[in-house]
Amino acid sequence: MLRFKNTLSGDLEEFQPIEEGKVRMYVCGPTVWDFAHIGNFRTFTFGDILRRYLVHKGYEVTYVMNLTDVDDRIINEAAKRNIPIDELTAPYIVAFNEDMAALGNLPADVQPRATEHIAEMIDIISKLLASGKAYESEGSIYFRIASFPDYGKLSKIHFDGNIEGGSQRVDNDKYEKEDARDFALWKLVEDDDPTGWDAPFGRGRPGWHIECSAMSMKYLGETFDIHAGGVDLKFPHHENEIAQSEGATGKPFSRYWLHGEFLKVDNDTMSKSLGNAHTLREVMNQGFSALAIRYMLISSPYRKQLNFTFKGLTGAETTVSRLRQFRRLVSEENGGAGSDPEIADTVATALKEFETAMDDDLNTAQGLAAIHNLVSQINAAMKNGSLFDADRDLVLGAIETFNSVLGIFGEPECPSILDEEIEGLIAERNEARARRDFARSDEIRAILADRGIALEDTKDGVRWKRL
RNA sequence: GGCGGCGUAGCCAAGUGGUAAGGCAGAGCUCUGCAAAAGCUUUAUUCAUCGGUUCGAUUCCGAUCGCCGCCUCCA
Repeated sequence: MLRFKNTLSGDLEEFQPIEEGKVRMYVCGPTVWDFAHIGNFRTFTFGDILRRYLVHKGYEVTYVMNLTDVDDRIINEAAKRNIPIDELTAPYIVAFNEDMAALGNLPADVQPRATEHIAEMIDIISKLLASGKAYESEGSIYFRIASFPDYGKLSKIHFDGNIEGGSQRVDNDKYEKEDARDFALWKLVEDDDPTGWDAPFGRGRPGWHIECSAMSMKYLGETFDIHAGGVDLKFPHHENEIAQSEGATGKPFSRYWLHGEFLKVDNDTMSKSLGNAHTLREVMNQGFSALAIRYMLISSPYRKQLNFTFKGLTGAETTVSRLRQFRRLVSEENGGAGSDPEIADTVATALKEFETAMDDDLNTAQGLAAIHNLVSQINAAMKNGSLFDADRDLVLGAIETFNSVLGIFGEPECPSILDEEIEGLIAERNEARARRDFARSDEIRAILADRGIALEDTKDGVRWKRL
């Protein structure tokens, strides 16, 4: 029984899709301007794992992740360079998708872009205007929060009519609003401004929040199952999405809201000014594998802040390679016919523990512990003798299950065939060892190491692996 | 100022009203020509501090200290 901590209710709730067997989910994607940093990817990776787990549970999932490309910075920069927005954002979209693929995140079913959904945004704004839930002021259009009594239900921010009571709350808006809480749906630009879009209510640019309402409802329906994103989006972005969407349709927007926590770096704030907001690319350029980064990002549940350290990442690298080695060792087992009920039991227990952990609001930390326990027990079993074929297949099946959800074993290694020269060197080394010529033996091992082939002498002969 | 979260071994990190998962690093051992790999064993009488509730708290309550986030563009 899958349960989520639903931000909306604040409770751990059993997941019930609107439509039997189907899940429609939306994850707030990146602003395609500059490279996303590693903290961004934690949210996206958990979005991917949520989707994979739902598929594992047998749901048919529609997964939408938007690309924000109408941000003011983007529009202004494109105008400054006098190039179309698409030309400015294209390299970043490519980079983002490359990063996601490198991390093992499966592509979204739909990856809509804000610039391609201006008409849908205009449509929602028109509805809100027609029903009096939005109003025009000095040419711009604002959402009338007074028309939406539930405002604040997601972020639990309660406005008591004194929004400016806080020391930091400053109304920077240069336009006239009826209420400080009201937010822009459409921002007026001059009639001849090339950076705007024409709308029945005047030429302008969409407000920040309207794009997600337009795109999510277009692809998933007016009410859908899951809406996820980083915690920073909870307020005001998601709060405003709810207000404008439910205001326009009169129907509930998303059933479940999941918010991914941020990263800390060395227990400090991650920020550009501190220089520790590493992009995925930077970290990978330091020689860390995407798989290890993925492992590290999910080593703590999504709802908890994770302290990112390079020391920890180095450890993740070791862990991930041990997992890969484990899969390889198991797949090479050849125990023949028969079965050991204890192995079957061990595997069943691990699968059950994994499922229980993931059912508990995607507790990946505990899910990983279940995997490690299986690894230890099967390693011990292999040490004491080989696995029967049937048992080996059970273990491989479990690995496949874990990997289909978490993706931390990576792609299976190709059963690559060594070229003859390498085979020859290994044979020569075996001969050298047989006559106890260890100088030559070590020399050959060094030669192969240079070529990225590591040799391991085992009781059953020489085993090699690529470094 | 308002709201929320966190503080668990050298590091990362789960978790629970009944006596601390898992990973990394470290140590010893097995194996080995040496390595590597793998395995076994080992590493928190203790969960920020101080009070309270309780038969019993790391787990609940209160206070204190420290850290992080949101309230403003931001995943």
